[in-house]
Amino acid sequence: MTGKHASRPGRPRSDIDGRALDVALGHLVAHGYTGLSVDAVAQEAGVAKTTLYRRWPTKDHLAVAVIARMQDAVEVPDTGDIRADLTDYLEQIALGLNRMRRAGRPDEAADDPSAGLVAELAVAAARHNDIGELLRAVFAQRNAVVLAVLERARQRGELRPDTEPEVLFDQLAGALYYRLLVTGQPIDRAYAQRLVHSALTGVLPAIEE
Amino acid sequence: MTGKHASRPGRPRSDIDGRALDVALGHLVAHGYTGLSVDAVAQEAGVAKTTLYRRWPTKDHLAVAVIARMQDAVEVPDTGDIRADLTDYLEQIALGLNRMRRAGRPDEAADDPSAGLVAELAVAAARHNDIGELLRAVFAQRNAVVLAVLERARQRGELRPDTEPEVLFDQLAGALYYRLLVTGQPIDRAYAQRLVHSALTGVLPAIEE
Amino acid sequence: MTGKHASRPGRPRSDIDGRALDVALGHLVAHGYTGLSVDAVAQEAGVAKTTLYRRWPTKDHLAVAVIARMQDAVEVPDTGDIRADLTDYLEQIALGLNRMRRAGRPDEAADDPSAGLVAELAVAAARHNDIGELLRAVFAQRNAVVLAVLERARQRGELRPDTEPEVLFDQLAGALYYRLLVTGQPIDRAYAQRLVHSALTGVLPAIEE
Amino acid sequence: MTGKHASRPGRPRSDIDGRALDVALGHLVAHGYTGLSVDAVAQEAGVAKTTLYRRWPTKDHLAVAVIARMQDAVEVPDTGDIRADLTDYLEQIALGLNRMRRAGRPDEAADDPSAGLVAELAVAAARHNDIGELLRAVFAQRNAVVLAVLERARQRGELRPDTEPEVLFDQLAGALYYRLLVTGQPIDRAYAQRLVHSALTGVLPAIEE
DNA sequence: CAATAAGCGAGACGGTACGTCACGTCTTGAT
DNA sequence: ATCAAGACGTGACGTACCGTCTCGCTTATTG
Repeated sequence: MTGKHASRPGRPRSDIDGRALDVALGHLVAHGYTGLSVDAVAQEAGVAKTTLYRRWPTKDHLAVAVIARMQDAVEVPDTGDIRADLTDYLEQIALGLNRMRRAGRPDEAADDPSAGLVAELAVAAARHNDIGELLRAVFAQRNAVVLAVLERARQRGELRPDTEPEVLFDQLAGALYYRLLVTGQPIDRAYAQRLVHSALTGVLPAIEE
Repeated sequence: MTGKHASRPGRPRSDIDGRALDVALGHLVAHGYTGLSVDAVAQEAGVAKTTLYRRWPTKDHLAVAVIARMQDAVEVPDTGDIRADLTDYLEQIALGLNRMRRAGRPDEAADDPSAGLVAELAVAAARHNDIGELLRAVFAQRNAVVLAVLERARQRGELRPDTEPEVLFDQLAGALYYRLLVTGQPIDRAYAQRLVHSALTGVLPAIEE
Repeated sequence: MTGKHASRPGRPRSDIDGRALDVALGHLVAHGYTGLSVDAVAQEAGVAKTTLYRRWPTKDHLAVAVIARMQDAVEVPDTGDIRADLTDYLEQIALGLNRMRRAGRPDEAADDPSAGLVAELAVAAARHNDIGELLRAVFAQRNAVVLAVLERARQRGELRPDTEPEVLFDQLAGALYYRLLVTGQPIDRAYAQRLVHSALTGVLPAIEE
Repeated sequence: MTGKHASRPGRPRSDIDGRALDVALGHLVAHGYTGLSVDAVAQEAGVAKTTLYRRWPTKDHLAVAVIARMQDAVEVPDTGDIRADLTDYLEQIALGLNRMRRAGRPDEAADDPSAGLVAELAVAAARHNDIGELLRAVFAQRNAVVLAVLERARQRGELRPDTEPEVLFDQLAGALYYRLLVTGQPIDRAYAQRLVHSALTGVLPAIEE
């Protein structure tokens, strides 16, 4: 019982994933989701299509894998200053989104404000239950950290006791996605600041009481 | 004032749009975006494929037309009670989104929380510039009314003078889309209320000043 | 009873044929038979498609009309020297065929030895009985003159009494078409001479008797 | 001498050609060239359209393949009696041509003297250079045998020394094609005999010298 | 001179087929 | 058991062109 897992019979899988995902990524950013063809990836990566399908049962799965790998760990700052922390965090997310926004757009449409890849991801999630579950799990995990930060801020009195961290975060993240997918307006640090300010402060007159 | 439009030469267009869009809508809700085939629509609507392509240069365009027609006029309440008005409005939007959420899901996935159609729309917008522009225009127009309502509320003192209506609205609408497309959580009246409350009131402790 | 035919009621046909045929001819020589589109001809000639179809019930009919008009009267020489006369006549035919051989070939295929138009004509004749009859009538009429010349030559002793003019002419004309359509070899005056020589003289040894 | 061909990698081609060509042949003779639809062939042969296009890049290519296969080996008799040999050979060719003459004609036009298929072949040759080359090669090869026979006849004195075999053969084969494609007259054994007689003997009076 | 009949331009429509693309499955032989 | 190679089925897409139709307008002949 030396090894971790009993070595199964037959030839072991070669280390192909890396090469394939690299090539796929290239196609994805160069020609967008539609322009990502499994045949092309196979040929360019010097890999048999069969092999690709053995690992990713679907083009969608492959694409998701590519993007998942692309998702570098976003650090959640927790300095005690909730306003600054949120702003920083949102800016990081915005950076990632903006990167995908530019993918697959022809040069002439370089300023195209839409965001194909993110939407394709949602589509893939809708097409395959497993992808949906996977993505939701990923997001849940990622968000859990932020929600914890918010919760701590609430407990130490930085946020009102009746604050619902989840709703608050929906407002913040949602605004980013809304701009990305629907209105197409820019999402940058300046916007993140305004957003955080509005969400934290609220918009009711101070003369409330 | 002889007439609004001089009758143009050539055979007038027959009233095909309605029938075609009806059929297309049926397919969309029954089998989802992928299951919408131009050939099938043509055949079922008793229309030549050529004719369809004469009006909608692409399957994407057809689908957008279907959904655009589906978008019944959402009324924007303006009673003077901004909290109630916003809640009502958001609920209406949520209703529309939920309707699309159920479209094209196989029965086994009836409870699938994802929302293919909306995402497909975003994808279509990313694929064809004209669709993107169209959609953004539609949304801009629809939102303009709400923004006006918010602006009035601000001017009559219901909202703080430094309120940015646009940001505020991003938070509200964005949250809905975020739940629909990303987290898959439900969007109903109860959520709309919590959302409006959080956004209006903010989350900072009242003892602030 | 003044005119040849009682003038019919309704607007008389305008003089469109010329323009239409001109345009069609242009397309035919420029892009070949397939490249001849009725829509294009209509538009370019500033004529309604309906009008075209009123005169030529089919694209085939139109094309035949074009080529028929192209067929300038070939004169049949009858000097008494049957060998020279035949050679001259064949050369004229060869000229016409060569002209059609070049039609619709892209430049790179300028030396393409095939002859689309002539074949298309035969195809059209096969598709529509009326075209077939028309073409055969035209050819019959044209050939009648040559056959008469041959017959006269036979009667005045220039050809053997048992000569069958029709068979003889088949050999001559047939050879040209065979080269044009099948082998693709050139047809020029030199060939016409060799051909006539062979057909007239025969190939059996003179020591025959 | 390990083997004629190293077994190439990949799934070997299934034996589809036969079935496809059979079906295509059926359509061709039943409904003519226009009535030959790739979709129909695919469906009837139980073959994917894609697969057909993988082998025959064009409907034209498919049709040519059908006819090429149909071209059963024509034997060239070489008994030493050039007159009889030629007659027999021409009759064989005539048989093949007559078979194609009947293809694709509606019953009412059963006696239609035209010959669509042959012409379509010529058209296909004009449309695609590769088909043209192929066909010319086929014909060249087939004719080479006859030309050799003629040459031998010349050398052994059955034909005059100055005989040009090629020109002679043009006259014979050409006459058949001419009748088939242009005049529409019958081509049978009787005609072959008259043809050969005329071509061999010539038509000049014997009193020539 | 009005009624009628046909010609015409413009363009929408139905229909049929073509050729293409990409996905995902399969069948080989070789490692 | 995996891999490379590549053929195959499937389904749809978008295109092209033909020939028919439906308008409104124009130009002739006829009563």
